[in-house]
Amino acid sequence: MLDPKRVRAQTDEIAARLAVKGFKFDQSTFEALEARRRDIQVKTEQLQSEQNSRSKAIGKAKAAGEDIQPLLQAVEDLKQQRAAAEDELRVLQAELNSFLAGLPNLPDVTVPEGVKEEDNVEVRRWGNPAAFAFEPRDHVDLGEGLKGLDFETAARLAHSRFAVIKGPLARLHRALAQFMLDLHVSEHGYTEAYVPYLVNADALYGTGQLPKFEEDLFRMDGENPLYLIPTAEVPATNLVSDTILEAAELPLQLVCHTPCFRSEAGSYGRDVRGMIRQHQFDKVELVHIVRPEDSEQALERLTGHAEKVLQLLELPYRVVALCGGDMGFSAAFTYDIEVWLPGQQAYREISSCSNTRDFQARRMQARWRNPETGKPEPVHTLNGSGLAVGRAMIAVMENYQQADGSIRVPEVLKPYMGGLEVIA
RNA sequence: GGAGAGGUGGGUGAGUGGCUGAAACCAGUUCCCUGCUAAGGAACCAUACGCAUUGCGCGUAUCGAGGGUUCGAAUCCCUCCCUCUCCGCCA
Repeated sequence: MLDPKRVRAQTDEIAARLAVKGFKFDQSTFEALEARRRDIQVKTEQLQSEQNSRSKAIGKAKAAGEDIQPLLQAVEDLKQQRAAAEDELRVLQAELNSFLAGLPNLPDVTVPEGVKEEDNVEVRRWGNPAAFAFEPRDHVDLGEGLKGLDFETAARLAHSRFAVIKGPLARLHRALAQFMLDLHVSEHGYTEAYVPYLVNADALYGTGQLPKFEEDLFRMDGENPLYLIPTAEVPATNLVSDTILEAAELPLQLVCHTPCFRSEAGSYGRDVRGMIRQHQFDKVELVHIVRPEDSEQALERLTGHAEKVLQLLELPYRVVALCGGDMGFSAAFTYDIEVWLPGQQAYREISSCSNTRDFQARRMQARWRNPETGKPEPVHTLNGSGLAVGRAMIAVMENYQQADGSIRVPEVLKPYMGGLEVIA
């Protein structure tokens, strides 16, 4: 949520900034709504005030033993006016609220302009794609050859876009998650958290998935429905919702390993082969809760933590700054980390690290007490994958493959694989 | 699943229809006194929103959530959510 006061005071600037994200801010609708809201609110509060004082007068008169009948009659009409004004105000505020809740976060001034993936700006590269003496296979061929990846069975059990992983590959998958968790906890100072995989609508509103992106989620039936988390960002960030943190408690660095569930509505036909894009995948998620002045630097650190995983796995990658049109709803600035996939001869997203500034904090009422003002103010929240486990496994398979279809185990994963050197 | 108890400000905890946005205590902040690994005294100390704005300010809402009764609700009624205790079941 953008600061409503700011939207009001700097409407032109807000509209211009949102345009960078390809969002058309309906200025005239907003201004009309806002003008009406102001009128009705003032009117309503006057009526409330009037009735409050009359009610107090009635109380006093009654205590003094006076006849209150005339006073009761005089307030009758006022009561109805007040109720009508309150109803009108409630409707207007709901409208205004949903208007504001539908506005994406402002992109930072440094966000590259552009509308699609090709407009993203490469920031740096690490490592060199290996030259293979043979035609490198993709993870599907490799996995099926090793009898470790099975998409047909998964489709029989569930649906398309699911996978069954078996044997040493399943262990590799687990090893990757464990390795990432250990790295972030032991070397990067994160607090590990185990969190619910089902969350309510409030939590999803807080991080920005609702109300606009419900079709991307799996919802459980019920009067107060729960949703499967699309990312641990949702429960992990909401750990501080409706909370006022002391300055000394910040920064918080949280790491969660969870499955993630996405309906992938609207991505029919994209990445249908293999386990690049699944309805269910595991991810190790990094979340920072920081003081506002620290968030810019925190994004660099968080991104570095995710990169460290790839460096230790010796997987070539590049970091890109997302252009306005490619950025998410809640983000003010996003780095994507793309790992090299020999099977596709392309860099593919394996992590997305965003600074949402106070956008999520405002929605979820996550605040800290600023010692300088003594007042509760929104914290800044950041999140990033560190990393997507399924895609990391794909990257290991494809980059560590050998001519015979076997896969070498990366050095850092050997302890997690019981010393296994090669998956064959 | 069955039975019961309860949800009030950072914490403990009063408050069953009328200056109660809320006593008291603890924690916290500032000041005074005192001079010594301490104690005592005073003041301040919820959040959001609106209007006004040089400054002091004024108003509205909020006592788990939502409805209802009433001139007036933390207080009465209804629904829901959550927590705790006992029993059952269960990993």
